[in-house]
Amino acid sequence: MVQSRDAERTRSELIEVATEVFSEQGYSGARVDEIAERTRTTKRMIYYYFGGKEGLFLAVLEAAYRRIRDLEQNLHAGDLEPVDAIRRIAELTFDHHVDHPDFIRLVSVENIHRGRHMEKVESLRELGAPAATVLEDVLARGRASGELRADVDAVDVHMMISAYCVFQVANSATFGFLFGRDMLAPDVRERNRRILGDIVVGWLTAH
Amino acid sequence: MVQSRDAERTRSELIEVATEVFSEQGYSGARVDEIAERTRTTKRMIYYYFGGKEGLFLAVLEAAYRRIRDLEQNLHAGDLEPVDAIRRIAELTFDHHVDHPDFIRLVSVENIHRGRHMEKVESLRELGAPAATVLEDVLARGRASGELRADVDAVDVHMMISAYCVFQVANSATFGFLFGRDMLAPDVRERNRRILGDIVVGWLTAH
DNA sequence: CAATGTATGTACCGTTTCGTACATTAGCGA
DNA sequence: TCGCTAATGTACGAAACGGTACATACATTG
Repeated sequence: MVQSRDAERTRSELIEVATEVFSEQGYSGARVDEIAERTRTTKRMIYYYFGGKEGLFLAVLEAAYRRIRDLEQNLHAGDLEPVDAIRRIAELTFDHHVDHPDFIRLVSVENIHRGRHMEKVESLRELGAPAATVLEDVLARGRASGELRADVDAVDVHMMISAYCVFQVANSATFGFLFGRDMLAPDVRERNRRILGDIVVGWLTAH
Repeated sequence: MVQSRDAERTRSELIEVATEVFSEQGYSGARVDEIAERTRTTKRMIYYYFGGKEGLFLAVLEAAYRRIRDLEQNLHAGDLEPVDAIRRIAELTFDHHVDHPDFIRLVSVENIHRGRHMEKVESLRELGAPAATVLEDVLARGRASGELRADVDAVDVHMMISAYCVFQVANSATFGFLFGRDMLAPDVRERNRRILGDIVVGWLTAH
């Protein structure tokens, strides 16, 4: 293979392809040879840059979470009324999840392994904070005005939203099989998006 | 090993242990040798009874879903008022999920593989029906009395409840790591159980 | 333009892992 | 009790798989 050298491109291409393969096959199911074959480089580079299969997976996890965090920080719902802000956060989170199925599936894989890998990645600590603080602000304003209930915190709300959104992607195969509803179909997706907004608003405004 | 022969016990012990191992390690991560070692029989029996690793996984899936369905049919919330019935269904589903983490993790594993295995198990078709019909009944009564909103169906409600419950178990590792909240701790669990009820009731009664 | 370290390619090794051939034993019916 | 079949155990093979030794080419710098 006659091609100019580009360390950064080799690295990022490996991570990109590995993200796909790990999210398609799981950690153990992913094959180092397959990942290498799908890139324009060779297996050797995986060991050169990442030390091995696990190191590559760690790098994949880190890259995925970093992308997520960057997007989360662009939520800025500070200029909306609390109720509208809540709905908007829910809907953006929803879009975000269904637009990044690889990431969600990666999280599933990591959970199968009980988070054993992510514990090793220092940069992933305290990554949850941003998402929580945005919600905390909105909840505080809503409580002050009496529009939102006071007996739940930001983590409660975030968990609920995450649960609904993650489910759309992570469990579409089994749920679709059992209930004959394809959650990836555009119309269903649009409907579920609105439903999520209704759920969160209905929940938080009921008191 | 000098022990009396018992085909049924061998079979069921293999399925029991395989359920654990597959849910702990995923499909590819599970080792047939490890499964065999954890039982009182040998690897040979996996091939004798199930034909191979995949056949064993299929049997595990089938057994797990059958157990679930049996439990679901004992919901009988027919004698409660619609709003109370909804809350009760949500709470029982919640208990059910957190009490059977192996099953939930197995479902995650199967979703990683896009439901490829469960499609091969004939007996898993039309297994979603029971859960849906119970909800349909309650929703119909609630709509008639005007207590419950009319723009959602049983599958919508079931999806929401499932999403929240599955998340408790399937994503506890990553969520706990990122937000420092251990969803398996008894007090958190009890709190989330109540919150789920609030969410569903708040949602369905808001209109 | 030489020299040096980074980056890459090739071929191979040792182990793991699924699967199987073959032997053997327990129990049931005749 | 004898034989036959279902059930079980043992040992091993072939391929897959993660990883590495070694050779080499590129590019940057002095």
